[in-house]
Amino acid sequence: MPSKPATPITIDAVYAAPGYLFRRMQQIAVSIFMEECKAFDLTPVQYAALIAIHTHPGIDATRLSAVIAFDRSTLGSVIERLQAKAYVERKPAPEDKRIKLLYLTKSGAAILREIIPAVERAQARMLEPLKPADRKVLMGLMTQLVDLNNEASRVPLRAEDALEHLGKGG
Amino acid sequence: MPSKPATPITIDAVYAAPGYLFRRMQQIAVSIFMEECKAFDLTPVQYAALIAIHTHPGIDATRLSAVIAFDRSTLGSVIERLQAKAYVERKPAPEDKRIKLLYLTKSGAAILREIIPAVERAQARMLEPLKPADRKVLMGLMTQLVDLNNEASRVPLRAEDALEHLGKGG
DNA sequence: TGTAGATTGACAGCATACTGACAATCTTTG
DNA sequence: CAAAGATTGTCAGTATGCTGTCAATCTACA
Repeated sequence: MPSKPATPITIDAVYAAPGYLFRRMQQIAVSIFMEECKAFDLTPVQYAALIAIHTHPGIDATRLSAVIAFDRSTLGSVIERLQAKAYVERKPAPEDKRIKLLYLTKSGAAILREIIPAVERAQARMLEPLKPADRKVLMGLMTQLVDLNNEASRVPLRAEDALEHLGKGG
Repeated sequence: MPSKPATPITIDAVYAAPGYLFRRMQQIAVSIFMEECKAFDLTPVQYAALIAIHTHPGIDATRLSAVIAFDRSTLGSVIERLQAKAYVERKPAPEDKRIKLLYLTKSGAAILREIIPAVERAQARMLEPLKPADRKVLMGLMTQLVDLNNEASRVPLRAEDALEHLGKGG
């Protein structure tokens, strides 16, 4: 009497696997975001970076990567592109020659204000096929799961506590 | 009396957004997969491709991309890497000179058998932090959502019906 | 003080993902 | 049969994401 039936090597097993569903949903989410925001030429990641810099002006790249759970290596090129679009400025930190501080430019702050409605539409569209009650349940479980699995990724989210030494914490 | 409060431009709004949660969870899922399967040097995507080829021997690249909802452009390099590892063979189709048919090699079939337990462990670990009942609810909602949003991505999933003309369908 | 260790940003290299284009080839239709 | 149109695989280009390395710099400790 086998306690676990052997998984058949079938594509249907893949369709039901959590990893597959998460990958697929991410794909769909990015696609919807890009569609709603195509007038702004901003990717989801660039948007998150702008928001984070807006929330924490003068943050450095390493801390930014912790705040949006984003790989430090990749973040360099993301910032470069935001800089090329003149949405972000980098200033050397006076007390630490290694660090470059990040600030939104005026057009960076402006595009952030303008893109918000499109982002809202995108976020709403992702969940639209579900009944309102189910949307809440799904978001609740996803929030839990992401939080409880935080340490499993290379770049765990370190939201506020990563910024304490900046002296901005409320 | 405003019907919708304006969303504040804050990083906390990002943390609660579906798009962010899906991206984050995907990151975590890949990380867990790679950790459990590091002995096998296979990525999640390469694994899915192997399974699909196993299920549909003699499939071509375009149909494969439909079966795993995977971009056709990207798939080329994925297959190349699987070929380099000698897990996959490509044979020209006799009746259509454009098409190259895909088959698993013996070592491809072998690694598939061997990696299954590691993949199962990975899939289980992704949901482990949740209570068993919640896991079912989450998977149910994700399955629904991915299915109902199928057309929203560039490469909608076309599982079996994409393969009818191959004469393998049940 | 001096140096070992940590941090920061940059880079090289690999692997998804997407857009758009292209030649070769097949199919449809006049 | 010939031309128009569709399909297939491939490529160039851009943008995440990851591992690992490195020099410059800062910190902590002997």
